[in-house]
Amino acid sequence: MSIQDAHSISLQCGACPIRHRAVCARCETDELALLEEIKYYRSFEAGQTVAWAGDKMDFVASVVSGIATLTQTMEDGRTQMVGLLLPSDFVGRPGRETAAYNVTATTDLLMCCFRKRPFEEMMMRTPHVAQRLLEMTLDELDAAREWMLLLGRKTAREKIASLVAIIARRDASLKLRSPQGRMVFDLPLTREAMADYLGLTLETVSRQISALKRDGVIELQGKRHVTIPDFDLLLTEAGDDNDGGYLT
Amino acid sequence: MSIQDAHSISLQCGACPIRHRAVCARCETDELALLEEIKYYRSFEAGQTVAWAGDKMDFVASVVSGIATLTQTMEDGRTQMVGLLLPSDFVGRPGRETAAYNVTATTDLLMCCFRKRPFEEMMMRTPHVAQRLLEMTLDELDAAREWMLLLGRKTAREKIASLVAIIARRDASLKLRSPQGRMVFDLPLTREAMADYLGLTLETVSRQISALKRDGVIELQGKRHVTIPDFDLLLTEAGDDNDGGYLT
DNA sequence: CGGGGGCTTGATAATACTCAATCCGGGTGG
DNA sequence: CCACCCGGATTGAGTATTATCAAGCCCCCG
Repeated sequence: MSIQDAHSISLQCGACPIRHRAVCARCETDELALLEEIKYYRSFEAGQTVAWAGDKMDFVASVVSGIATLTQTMEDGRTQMVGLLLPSDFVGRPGRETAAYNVTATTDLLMCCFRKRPFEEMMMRTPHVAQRLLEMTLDELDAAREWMLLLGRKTAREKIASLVAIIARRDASLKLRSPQGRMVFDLPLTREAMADYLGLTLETVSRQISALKRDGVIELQGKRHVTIPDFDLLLTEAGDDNDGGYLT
Repeated sequence: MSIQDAHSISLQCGACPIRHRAVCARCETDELALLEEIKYYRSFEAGQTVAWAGDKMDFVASVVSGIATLTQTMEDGRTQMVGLLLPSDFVGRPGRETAAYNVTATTDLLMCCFRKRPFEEMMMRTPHVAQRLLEMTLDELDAAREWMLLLGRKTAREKIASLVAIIARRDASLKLRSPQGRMVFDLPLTREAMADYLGLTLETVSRQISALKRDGVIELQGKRHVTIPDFDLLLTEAGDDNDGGYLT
C-alpha cells in the first residue's frame, strides 16, 4: 500500500487487510456498508506528526499499515511513549474533542479514518462496533499494565529484552506463527524511540543492545535486523515467566 | 458500612453510594432490577487477598467502600502496582476466566459482586452496562498512560508529589470540592504500597516524603495524615503542567 | 568526497538501591 | 499500668545502575 494510493483508491472493507482484527471486526455486512460510507483514508510519511496533544481531533481511525506512536511530554522535554500502534490498532477516543497524546508516524502510515460524529452515532445504534472497541480497550489496558511492570521494576537489560520479545511476538502473530525457537525480524523503532518506550536514555539502550549481542541473546545484521537464536532464552533475560501456562 | 453488614443486608441499588459513578451508572430502573437479582456483597478485611493472579475468578465487582490494589509480581518478588481501586471502580474482565493480577484489600473493603455469566449475558442484552464499562475502561487507560509517564520519566521526588496530588484530587472529588489551595486528607497506603505504586523502594519513598516535608510542600500529622498548604506548589513539584487548561 | 542522522562507546556524575541500625506508636499480656 | 513487642517508618553509609556529557563511528545519500 503506497502513500499515493490513499488518495486514489477506496479500499473495499471486504478486502481490507485488518478487517478481522480492527474495530470493525464484528460488523455484519450492513454495518460494514454504513462504515464504508463514513470512512476515508489518510496517509503520513515516516516522521510526520498525525496530531499534537491538545489539538482538536475530529476523527478516530484504525491503523491499516505502518506504525504510529503515542507519546506524552513534560515541559522540559522529557518524553515517554505510552502507546505503540500497529496495524489494526485504534486511535482516538469517542466522546473526546482533542487529542490526549502526540500521535506520530514512525514509518509510512496508512490510516482508515472515521469522522467522529458519525462514528459516535454508529456506536449508539449498532452494538458490534462498541463491543469490539471495549474488547480492544481492555486488551490495551492489559498491555499498559504489563508495560507499567516493565517501567517500574525491570532493569535496563530486562527492558531491552522485553521490548525485543514484544516485537518478536507481534511479528510472529502477523506471520501466523507461534513465537518460539529461532526468529528473524526487523526493529521498527530507532534507538531513541526504544528509549522513549522503555523509560531509558538512548545511550543505555545502545549499550544494553550491545551487551545482549555480546552475550549471544540476540544477533544483529545491521542496526535494525535482528535474529533471536532462542526465544526462551530471550524471555528469561526479559524476566518474564516462561515456564508453565501451557498446561492449564 | 461495616463488614458485618455485607452478610446481613442487601443494599438497595437506589440507595447505593456509588450508584452514580459505577458500572451501573447508566442503567434504567428495569435494568437495575435485573442487576439487583444477580448481585451480592462480599467484604474483606484490610490486608486480605481478594484473588491471586491466575486464580479462577467467577465474578466481577464494583468497589463500594474501601480501597483495593492490583499488583503484578515477578518470580524474584519484585512487585509493581498496576491498579488502585477506589469506590465505584470495577474489578474483573468480562470474558476472562482467571484473575490477571493479584487483588488485595488495603483497607477494609466492601464489594458489590456479580456472577460473571449472568453479568456477561446482561452486557449482551442491554447496552447501558457495556457503554458505561467502555467509558470506565477508557478512563482507566488514560490513567494508566499518565502512570506510565510517571514510572518512566519522573524523579523520585516528582513521583511522590504526583502520588500525593492524585490522592488529593480523588479525595477532593469524593468531597465534591475542586482541588486547590489548602487541602487535608489521609494517605490510604503504607510506604511500601506507595513504593509499589511508584516503582521505588520504600526507603526512597520515606526519604522523599521527608524532603517534601522539610521543604514545606507537604505537612504531616503522624505518618498518614497530610496537609497540602498549596496545591499548585505540589503540582509544580510533581512536574505536572498546572498552568492553562482551565481556559479552554 | 562531504555531510548528516543514527548509533556506539567512553568517562564521569547523579540518582536511587541495598544493607543496616534505630525510632515511633499502638496494642497486648504480665 | 507499664513494659514489651512488633510492624511500619525513618535515617545513615556505601554501592550500583543509569544518566549525562562528549567524542567518534558507520552507512547511506547526495
